[in-house]
Amino acid sequence: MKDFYRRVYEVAAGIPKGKVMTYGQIARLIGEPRSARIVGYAMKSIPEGMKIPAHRVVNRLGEMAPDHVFGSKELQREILLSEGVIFKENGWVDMEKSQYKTI
DNA sequence: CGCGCGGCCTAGC
DNA sequence: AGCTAGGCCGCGC
Repeated sequence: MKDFYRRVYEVAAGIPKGKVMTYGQIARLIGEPRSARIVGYAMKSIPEGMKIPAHRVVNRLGEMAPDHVFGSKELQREILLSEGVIFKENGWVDMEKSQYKTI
């Protein structure tokens, strides 16, 4: 597996329950600020057996992933809600309140 | 080898 | 909020 992926998974694995991170944020954290899209690809390609909370990674606006990823946006939203993530009226994550910020 | 396609992002209306 | 335009880069064909 590519080192890039490994580092993405390390960061993603550290997102606590009730919080979310963005693709771009993770990309910047591992020193690849221009590779936000690849972070999304890495999330989609998590190997069997690796316990990575991919549902806790959203885009910068707090939108759910496309339907085909988790079955439906509603499903992902249910999971995050059950973990305590705060949502806005439009159905997106309230990034002000629920984004996991690391120094 | 080239080319299209993404769980994206920023800037700029 | 919504839209475009441009850039990004790994992957599969």
